[in-house]
Amino acid sequence: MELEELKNLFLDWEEGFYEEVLEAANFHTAPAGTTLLKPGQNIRSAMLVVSGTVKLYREDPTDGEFFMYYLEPGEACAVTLVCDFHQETSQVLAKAVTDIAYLAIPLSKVDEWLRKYKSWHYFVIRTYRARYEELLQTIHSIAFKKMDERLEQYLMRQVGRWGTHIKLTHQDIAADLNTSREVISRLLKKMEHDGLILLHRQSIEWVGRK
Amino acid sequence: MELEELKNLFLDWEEGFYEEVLEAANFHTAPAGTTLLKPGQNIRSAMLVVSGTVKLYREDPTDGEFFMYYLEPGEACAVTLVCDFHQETSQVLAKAVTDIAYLAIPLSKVDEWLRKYKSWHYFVIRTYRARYEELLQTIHSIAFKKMDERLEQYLMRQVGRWGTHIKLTHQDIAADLNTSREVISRLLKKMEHDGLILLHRQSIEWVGRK
DNA sequence: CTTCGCCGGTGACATTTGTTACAGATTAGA
DNA sequence: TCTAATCTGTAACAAATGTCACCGGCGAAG
Repeated sequence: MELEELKNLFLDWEEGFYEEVLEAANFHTAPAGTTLLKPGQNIRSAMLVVSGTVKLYREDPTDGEFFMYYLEPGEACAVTLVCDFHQETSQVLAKAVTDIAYLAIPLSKVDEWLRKYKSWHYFVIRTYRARYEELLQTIHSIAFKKMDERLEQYLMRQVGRWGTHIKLTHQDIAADLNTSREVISRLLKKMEHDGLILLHRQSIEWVGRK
Repeated sequence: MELEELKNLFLDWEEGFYEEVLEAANFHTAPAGTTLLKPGQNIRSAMLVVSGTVKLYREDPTDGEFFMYYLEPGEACAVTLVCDFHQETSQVLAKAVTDIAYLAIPLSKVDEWLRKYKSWHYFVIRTYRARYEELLQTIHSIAFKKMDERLEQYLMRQVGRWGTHIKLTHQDIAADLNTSREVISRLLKKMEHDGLILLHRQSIEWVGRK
């Protein structure tokens, strides 16, 4: 991985720190669909996303999985950043949505840098803060909103991320929102009637208010 | 506040750090029921609970409040710990359940100590980690579980915290779980039939499996 | 081309949860 | 003591969501 690339991705780190990161980190790539982190797995390194998109789920052995949020280039997985303290494992599932590239940082370095580099410290805290807020947001939706509103939010999130052409099957969406395909089909149909979207095979087109 | 008291509450901090904390922090007390943190409020100091219990809610202007978790003595509010970075406000409501005492740490100190004291640093990270996990747990319940299971979990949490005599009205519980009183009454009645609890006025007694 | 599997649409129905209405019991306070 | 407020129980009903059954369309693999 190139030094310049890293600098563009992670802004305002100290001089010299970038080099040290490249030195210590392992650069990895993985094809779309790869499972990057399994529930119960021991975490040995922190993950910084370089390119592509990663999807984070909460997993339940009996009830399937629940979509939490995406990780984009320049972001880090909060879960992997702090599992070192007590060698904890986490009930989280991470999957590559697209082909991805990432840096794996040994946990010893994560720790070392915390005290050595102020910018790294802030990066870690900011990561936690951001994920925390996203979880709060998620709780908010599930606790207060009905499925139709949640679906609309979900679609708008997709639009903001990938554009107005959403390439997802009803099945995919149902899995993310932890409901059944029929429910999603029903609600999508209603949204189509309301002129918010157009339904195509394997994809949905957003045409309503942006 | 006494030095010894502080040392018992927050273990393994550096020598001298305790004194500095006492120096910088403002000691406050508040009676049960006090609102400690309102949504949208600007946060000027971090809160360390010294005695009593604080309850954290997610608030929605239209749909009421949703119970997230408790803060106990020796714990800190993650929300207040990092609001400094961008002077953010948070959609969180904190209320004193019992009479409480707490230390308010100016945000400038929170920041300064992060680099100065390793133990403080870990304390902050651990706090975030813990709250993050609790939110995950909460999401899990709401997303996967039905109300009866959630209620049972909720009651068991209360039992673990306050003992088998739960002094809450159905109304209180309904508010925490963001549902209606009638639903809770119904489900509690069923749990009574199943021999899990005994219903009294203003309180519930846990008698089932611990 | 044909078959098979996934995708989407839809109706019927069960279950869960929310809402409304009301009644009796208990308690606090005037 | 009397009154008003709060707490609990319950029935009846409405709305949201989950489940089952089945259909036709499409595309990939043979």
